[in-house]
Amino acid sequence: MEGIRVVNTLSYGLLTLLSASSLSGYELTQNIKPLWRAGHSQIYPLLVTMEQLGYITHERVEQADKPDKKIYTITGQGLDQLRQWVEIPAEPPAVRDELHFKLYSLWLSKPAEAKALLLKRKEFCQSELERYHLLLANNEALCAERGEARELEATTFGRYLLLSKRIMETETSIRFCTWALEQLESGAERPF
Amino acid sequence: MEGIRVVNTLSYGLLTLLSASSLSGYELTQNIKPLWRAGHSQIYPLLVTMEQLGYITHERVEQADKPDKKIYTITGQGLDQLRQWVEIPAEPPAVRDELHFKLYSLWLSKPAEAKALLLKRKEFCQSELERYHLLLANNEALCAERGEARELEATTFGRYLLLSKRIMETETSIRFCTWALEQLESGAERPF
DNA sequence: GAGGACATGTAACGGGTTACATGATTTG
DNA sequence: CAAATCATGTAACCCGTTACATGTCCTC
Repeated sequence: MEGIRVVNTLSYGLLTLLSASSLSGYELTQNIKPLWRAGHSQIYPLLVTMEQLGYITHERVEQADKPDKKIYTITGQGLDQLRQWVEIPAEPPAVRDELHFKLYSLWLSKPAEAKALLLKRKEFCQSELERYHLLLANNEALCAERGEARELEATTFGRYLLLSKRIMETETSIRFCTWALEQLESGAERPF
Repeated sequence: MEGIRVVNTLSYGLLTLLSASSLSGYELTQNIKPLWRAGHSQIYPLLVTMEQLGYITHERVEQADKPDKKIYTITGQGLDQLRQWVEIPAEPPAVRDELHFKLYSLWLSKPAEAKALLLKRKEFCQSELERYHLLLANNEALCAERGEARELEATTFGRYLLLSKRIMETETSIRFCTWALEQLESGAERPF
């Protein structure tokens, strides 16, 4: 029962981001988006708990142009926990996409509505793809900027792997939507 | 506030499966797996609620070779609800994959462990892919068996779309793992 | 001065996982 | 007779979403 897991998966996610650079709760909420869906109402209370456990510390930073913020920094203890966790095999992702049900019972809807459903998803994926490409470009700029520091290079590599994953996945979603839209009009080949 | 949503997403998922054929709670638990992650402890109580709402009915079926079961059937009211729901645009899927964090902080782990992490995921995806191909073959057999009935053809098409989606996605995951493993050994090209 | 981005929090509710609990039937 | 599959249910706890709540600072 007394597990390796200290708090929960999200807490390790926060440690992961903090292991690359110190960030505020607000910045964590923004930066975690491509990795994991989580709202600020989950993150702020979790940061308090993690600080009580000694995995992070915070420092209030006053800003002239914006409201004050709390910058969280990972501790040695937090880094140790994270190091142990990263080597444990990852759980398979939970399949949970509403579109699956809607595809399955697509025969119940009018052809125009079926088409709209797939187009909407395709457009969403296309905007996501753009965002990921921007993040990737940012990451490369950072990499070029201080290409000497060995550790920074390493975290840049992690971001590169992750963004590559998301880009490949999103491109596949777009390919699927395009193919499925074709299927709705003809009766044709399969994509594999 | 008085929404279109009657119970929750899972309940529409169950209606979706029941709109293709009547099934027991146990069978629903098995069949929903490629579409949505849900355990039997979510499904059994939900079926009771949905029956109270008049969307499904059940009939006890005695079996000689196996324990008795309750076969659930969708009602006209349930079909109406489902028809309304399928045309509402699908929510984007929630990104929630532990591997994202582990990739991001891969630099913290030993190279051998990093490799193991990706290999494990790759193997999982390969076994998933096999399962989907089997389901697809099953679906085609069903299709060939009674190729006359128009409605059955329609539900077969839905399953075909869905399985194609899962197959494309799983193949992409495998491609990613293969590519990432290569990256760990060299410093090379990106896959897009 | 209205709206938007930045910034941090709390509370209620519903969804989802794990564990507890039981029992029939078949196969090795 | 032990293990696996089929079959159905309940309960406790944790996780996640939505809504409530407040406030700064900048730009139009």
